[in-house]
Amino acid sequence: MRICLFWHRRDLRIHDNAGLAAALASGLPVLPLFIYDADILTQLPERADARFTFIYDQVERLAAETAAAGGTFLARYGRPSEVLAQLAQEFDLAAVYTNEDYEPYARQRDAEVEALLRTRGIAFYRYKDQVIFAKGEIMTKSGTVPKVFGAYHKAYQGRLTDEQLHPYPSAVAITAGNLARLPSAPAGARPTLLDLGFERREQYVPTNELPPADVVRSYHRTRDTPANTKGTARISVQLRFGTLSVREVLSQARELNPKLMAEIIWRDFFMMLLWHFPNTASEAYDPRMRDIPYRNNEDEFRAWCEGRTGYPLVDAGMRELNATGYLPNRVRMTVAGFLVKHLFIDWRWGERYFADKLLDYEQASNVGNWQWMAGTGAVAAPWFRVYSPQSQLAQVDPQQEYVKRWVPEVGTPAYPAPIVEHSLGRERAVEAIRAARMQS
DNA sequence: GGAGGGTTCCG
DNA sequence: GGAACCCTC
Repeated sequence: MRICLFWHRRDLRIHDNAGLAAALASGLPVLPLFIYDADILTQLPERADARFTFIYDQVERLAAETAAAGGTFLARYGRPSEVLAQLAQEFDLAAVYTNEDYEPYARQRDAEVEALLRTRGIAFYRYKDQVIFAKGEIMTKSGTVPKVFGAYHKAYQGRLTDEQLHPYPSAVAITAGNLARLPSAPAGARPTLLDLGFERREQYVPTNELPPADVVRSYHRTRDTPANTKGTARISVQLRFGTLSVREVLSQARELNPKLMAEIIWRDFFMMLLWHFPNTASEAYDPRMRDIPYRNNEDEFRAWCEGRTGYPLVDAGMRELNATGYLPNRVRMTVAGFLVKHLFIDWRWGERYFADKLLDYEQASNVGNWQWMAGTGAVAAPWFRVYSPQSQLAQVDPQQEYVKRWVPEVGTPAYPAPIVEHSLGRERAVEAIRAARMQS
């Protein structure tokens, strides 16, 4: 039987899924697929990995929904191009459908897959799904890549239509009529978490529903009060893995809160920048900032990682991150600014640490925001601007409710003295960056 | 080519 | 107000 594959990657949902809707409308029976990517999984340091547990659970949920509709969901382990080569032997494949991904690794992976499928005469169709505007769709009036958010944001709003936010045809629901059904074993068998070499670890389990309206309305207030754990939107993990679609999230934000809407537009903006400048995943966008003589002191880096800097808001944030895989907006800025300015450590060290720890880690947004904070990016805070961890604390946690939750020994002799004095750290970084910029 | 402006600031 | 530069039009 001639069939097509739909390959889920960071779109772990059935509803409002551009590529899946196209596959279902193709007229061929659709076999949905997830590949546990060996290239990625072998790099994970821990067997008990909360992010992987989340992904695994979502894949199993998709499999259950597919089975309930009368079809089979395929899950395989391996290098994607090798898994697809194998599937091309097992099945009579007309096409592989998927949604486009803009990260450097994903682009290379997909180019490899495309080349492989071409040699076998199998079509490879990629759809825009994880953003509203991709790649070169929004440019400046002179045709250059936008590097100022305000201008991008304005053009984006001007281009946004209701149609773009409509879900992909829910009329093409999955049914036994458009799905492929396999005998349950061996082809249809899925690896378990243990088969894949992992143990369960649940840190934070998000719902797959949009947040309540009142929560969205107060987004811009709750994001500045890290002590609040209830009543925050918490949609970052869902956007990262596509258990919610960006269209439904943006539709809701457009109606209820322009500040949240702007954050979703930042996400498109950073994915657009990473697509145009893939090198910025691993080096400063600004060439003058590539040879900054960072201090890169490993003991201080470890103190930052473990929340032992002597700055309560920094330490509370890092301890929350280590314990839960989450960090509130405002505290992300504080810990990041402290690493790149006060400790004067290469932003890539911090970016790497966030990649290991954040459940909602998303490369484009993280690289973009770290470079913004370090003053190295296409879009960057003024390089001489240094956030003060004390005044941030006074602004966002004046009663020290958040700080005491994560750093109970704060204010006692057990709590360490500041690892670096604020004005010393500030001047040290500003002077070093100034010197480096003057030379080039 | 000049003017205006720039995610969330600090002291 | 400072310190200060590049993007955009």
